[in-house]
Amino acid sequence: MPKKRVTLADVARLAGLSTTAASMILTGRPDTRLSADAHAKVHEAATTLGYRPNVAARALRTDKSRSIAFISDYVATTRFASGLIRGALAGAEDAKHVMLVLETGGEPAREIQAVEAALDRQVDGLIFAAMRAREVFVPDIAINVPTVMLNSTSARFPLSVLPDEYEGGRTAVRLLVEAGVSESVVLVGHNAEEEAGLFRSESISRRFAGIRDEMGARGLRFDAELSCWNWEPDQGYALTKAQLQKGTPRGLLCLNDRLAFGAYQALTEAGLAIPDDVALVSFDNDELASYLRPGLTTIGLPHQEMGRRAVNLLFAGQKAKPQMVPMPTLIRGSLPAAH
Amino acid sequence: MPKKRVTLADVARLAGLSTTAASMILTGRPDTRLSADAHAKVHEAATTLGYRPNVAARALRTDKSRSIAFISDYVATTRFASGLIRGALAGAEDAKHVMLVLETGGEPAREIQAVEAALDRQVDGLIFAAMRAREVFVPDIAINVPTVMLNSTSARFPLSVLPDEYEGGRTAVRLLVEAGVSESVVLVGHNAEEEAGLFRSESISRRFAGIRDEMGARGLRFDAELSCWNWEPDQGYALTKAQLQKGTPRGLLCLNDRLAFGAYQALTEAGLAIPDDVALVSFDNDELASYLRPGLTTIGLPHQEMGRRAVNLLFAGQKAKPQMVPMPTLIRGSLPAAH
DNA sequence: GGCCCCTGCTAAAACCATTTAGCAAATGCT
DNA sequence: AGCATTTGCTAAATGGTTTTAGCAGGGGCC
Repeated sequence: MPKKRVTLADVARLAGLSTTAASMILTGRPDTRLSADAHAKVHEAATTLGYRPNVAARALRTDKSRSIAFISDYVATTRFASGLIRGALAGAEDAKHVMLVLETGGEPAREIQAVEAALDRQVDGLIFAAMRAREVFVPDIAINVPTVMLNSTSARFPLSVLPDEYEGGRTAVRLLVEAGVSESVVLVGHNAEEEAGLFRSESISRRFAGIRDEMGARGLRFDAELSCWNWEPDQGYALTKAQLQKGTPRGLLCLNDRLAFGAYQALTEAGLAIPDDVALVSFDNDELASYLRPGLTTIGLPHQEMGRRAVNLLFAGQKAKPQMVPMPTLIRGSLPAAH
Repeated sequence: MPKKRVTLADVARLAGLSTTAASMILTGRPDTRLSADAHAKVHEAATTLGYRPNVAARALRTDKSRSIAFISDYVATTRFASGLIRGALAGAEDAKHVMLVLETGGEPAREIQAVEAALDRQVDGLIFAAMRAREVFVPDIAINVPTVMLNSTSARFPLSVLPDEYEGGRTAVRLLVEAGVSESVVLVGHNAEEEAGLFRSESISRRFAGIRDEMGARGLRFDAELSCWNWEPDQGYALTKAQLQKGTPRGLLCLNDRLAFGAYQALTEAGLAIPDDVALVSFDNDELASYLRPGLTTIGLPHQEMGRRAVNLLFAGQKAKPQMVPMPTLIRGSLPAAH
């Protein structure tokens, strides 16, 4: 049963030529002087035998494996991960590469193992991805292949792909204002310490910066800025509920959809109507956002596009430049229609 | 800069032995007769040089690549995918293997390409995963490595890993009854045609079977069975809302958390309290379930455990058997506490 | 005819590890 | 002492591809 795989030598034999000829023809070398007849015979032999090159042998010779590695801290913890992976996978497939996925849990020891495992397999490129955009620890190992930081940054590898949070922040404010909501707006999730860059990611501080600048440019101020550590639904619920004691805001700018989700719960419980009593805008385009009633208007994280661009950068060579990927705007019912 | 990699020959030279000796010692062959001194010298040489075997060379010789392939229809479409991947990844890491992830979108052409790409790379095992448990099309290519069906089945490969939906179904009913909710219960999502096995997955029909059997065993009947095609929140909302016109049920058994989510919305809107007016149980342990207030009691899909077991099966050899993985019960506030 | 160049192809080395077959020296046995 | 066995190790083949170096033959040129 274990019929041996067809090798290049088999193809060459059937074509009546040398393996050299077969190799050159099948790999499509440009400047070879082999006859058209030879080309035809080799291709025919290859297809009739169903020849598939042995990647290991090729890798051994050329140091190229037609594969890349995707090394991330967590793949499952956040529902975003899969967007990054999916985009990267699509990019890899287009480039006829295969993708190794490795998870490190953010532990240095596992990071080292992951990088070594990848390098051992002669990968043609490395993608370091973080589930929350941040400076990532890259193990101090000799890395001799193109490397891209995805949703993360590193002093060592300047090539990164990040969401354009600054513009995203500005857009969120603009959406509110254009919907007629500019007075009595509350920011949910803001945390002064975090904004100082001490505790959360750089990209979140760019989100803040965009929001602040756009507010400033329009001469607006938030009625209140509610802080919390975890941007989870229960925090959104608690903060909103407490805020409602002091009066009903006209709008809520939530720093992510989970906070907004909690806010919805508090608002509904208080008998307030969305968007007529209170309007909301948020960030991330979490799956949740479309499930809510009315749907949550949100500035999405373009994870899939980011994943794809990361792979493209890997293969872009010299002309590769860091990328800021625009965040899409998802208009749903949580904002009143502009009149 | 491109310092050449350390090879086995380098190690052997430093140790003052042959590559044969070095190879045997480093691969830990059992019945070799090399001296303890030789062992020491080789190991020392290897660590001082930082030797790492070239996987391609090894694969070429041994046909083993210390890698497996995870081939799935969709990796990102459902938030469950990542659980399967994560579990498989952990299993692979434990076995010192690396995992290739390939996505096919369920398209036969891409399936073939994926399998060939994997086989070309001498993977030591194949996992076919489907995001919804179902019979999966496996391309008709010679596959000469261990293969496991994950959350899916195939006539060709009997080794599968599936959630134990039958027991899960029974448990859901039991939970309701034990919480004192046995009269006036409505089933949300049931679809007769699907139950006939025509349109949805086999594992869902086992879920139905478990529910039906447990109800029958206790002499109970549903007050109503509400059908819909898509188990999405808006369907849950619509079905529940319509049902409320006819009276308020004591309990809802929802076939997944998204339906339950929609049901929550309808119930809240109608001013009904959970769980005092209406109790709910559901399936999947979607991320949503913990965000709801009160939390949704649900029978979870053990995706991570399933992924891990699939990998283990790959390496289990002869004694590998198909697996039914128990579904965990997540008790939250949507059921009244048993008195 | 002698020389050079071009055309069309191939032999053989290289990549790096594993593994088979086997050699030389030491030991054991009678 | 003589022979067989064990011990401790190595030479060389092997896996499948790419690539360097070069060969044979034909034609052009003077």
